[in-house]
Amino acid sequence: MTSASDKPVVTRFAPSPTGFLHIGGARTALFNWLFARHHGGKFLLRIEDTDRVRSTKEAIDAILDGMRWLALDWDGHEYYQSQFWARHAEIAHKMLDRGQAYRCYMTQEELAAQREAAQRERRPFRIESPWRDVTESQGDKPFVIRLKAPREGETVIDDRVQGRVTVQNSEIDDFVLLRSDGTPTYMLAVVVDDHDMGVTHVIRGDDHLNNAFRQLAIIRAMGFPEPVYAHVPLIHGPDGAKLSKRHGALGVDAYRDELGMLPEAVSNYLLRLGWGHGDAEIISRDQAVEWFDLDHVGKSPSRFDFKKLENLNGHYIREADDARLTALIAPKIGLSGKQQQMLVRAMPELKARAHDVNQLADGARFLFAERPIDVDQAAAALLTDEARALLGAAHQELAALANWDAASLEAAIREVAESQGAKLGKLAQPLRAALTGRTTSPGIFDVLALLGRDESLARIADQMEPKE
RNA sequence: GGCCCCAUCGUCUAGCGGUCCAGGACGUCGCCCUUUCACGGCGAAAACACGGGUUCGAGUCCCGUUGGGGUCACCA
Repeated sequence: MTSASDKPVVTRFAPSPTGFLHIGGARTALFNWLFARHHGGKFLLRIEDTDRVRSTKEAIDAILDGMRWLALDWDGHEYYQSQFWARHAEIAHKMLDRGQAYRCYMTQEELAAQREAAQRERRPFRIESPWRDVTESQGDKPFVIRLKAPREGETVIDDRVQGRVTVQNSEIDDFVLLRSDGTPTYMLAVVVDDHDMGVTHVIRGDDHLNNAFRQLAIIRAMGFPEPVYAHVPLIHGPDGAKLSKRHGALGVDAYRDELGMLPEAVSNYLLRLGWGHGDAEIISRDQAVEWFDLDHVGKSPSRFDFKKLENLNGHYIREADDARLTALIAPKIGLSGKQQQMLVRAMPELKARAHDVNQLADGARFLFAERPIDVDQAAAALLTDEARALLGAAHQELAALANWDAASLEAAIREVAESQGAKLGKLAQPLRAALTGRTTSPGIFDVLALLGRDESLARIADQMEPKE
């Protein structure tokens, strides 16, 4: 057998740098990474910058940045496909010499004419080059090198995810290996690079399944060892259509910067999208490495569910270290070092209420608001004359309080409420409005403790007189 | 349209012929906890697309129908 499955595992992620690292690519990278780590193999990164026009430095940086954020470390340096053009051309010419490829001198016009004819006669278009069996060079005329694809028989791929897939060889056309400018096409470059890099397992999007048959034709022509293929179903939007910009097909940087997601949440979500392990939902990276396999990757596309991601993110925020979360939101609301210390102390109360980092920042704002603080409409409605009277009583009691800690504060506030013949809520809600400017916040005693005596008393006093 | 693939609650999934009147999670709806909002706890509604086979027995195997997706470049 030429099967590569008994050799040390080598996987790769091969994005084309024409944009950010999108969420589907991130999952492909994750699966490759997980598979390699699970088997103690190598995970390589190759930038497919064959398309010089569309490839940009910014896109490359965005991809590397995204992978680092998701903690998908690759082994060795990253490879750049454009560096291997000479090698690609060498292989193309080798195939030419062996009669497995040919120089095709067809013009764009001739090609278009064939395509139109096929359309007119309502039959599938497949290139029919008159040069397929011509071996002599035609001098200076521009040409491309095409694969002389087999026309008889069939090709079978034992895909680790999709199962046994068979295609008639007559379906495979004489696609271009080397362009007229001497650069390789994707189809050639992938095969040569994967071979040269020793890739044993090709794990990628299902949209490449059809390509696998074309690539296999090159591999067999060259006598390269055949990699194990695993074509993972694509991620669809909530409406079932291919994930697009208006869905969640944002770059992972947007999940971090705009949506306020934690990398472990994104990673966990992506892992569970298309793969499962019994009832497990919350899966650590270590656990994932131990459990991950290709056998449990589903065969059908899955829809992106933002609600579930958000829920997972809330879970990981609650688990996250307070100092780390503080560092994450401090720049968003511009905090001094001292304020950050306060934020760290408030974090346990704050993080239980947030599903993303933006909500976390938003929930923290009241702590650092300048007096007199803004009171939103719903909170202002709470500050009735009756409520102000209660606030006055509370202010008096609190001003005389010896110890400013949550327990003492609770006892004091309860006492005030009782002496005024009011339920706790009657006092707590106006107090919340005065202290935070909102109707929802962390526990009121914690808020008092966090804000401190002076600030708390001042904020209460600010609301004791009616506003005009 | 040709070729290829797919099909369990709204969504992600468990299930690899009998232990499934189908389990978990998100979401939804109730209840509890409670000063608010969350968190947490408890509970409910909710699925094997349809039709044929195979088998003592099918969500699990086969075929078809329907539906969905992918792909058909000198792009990757």
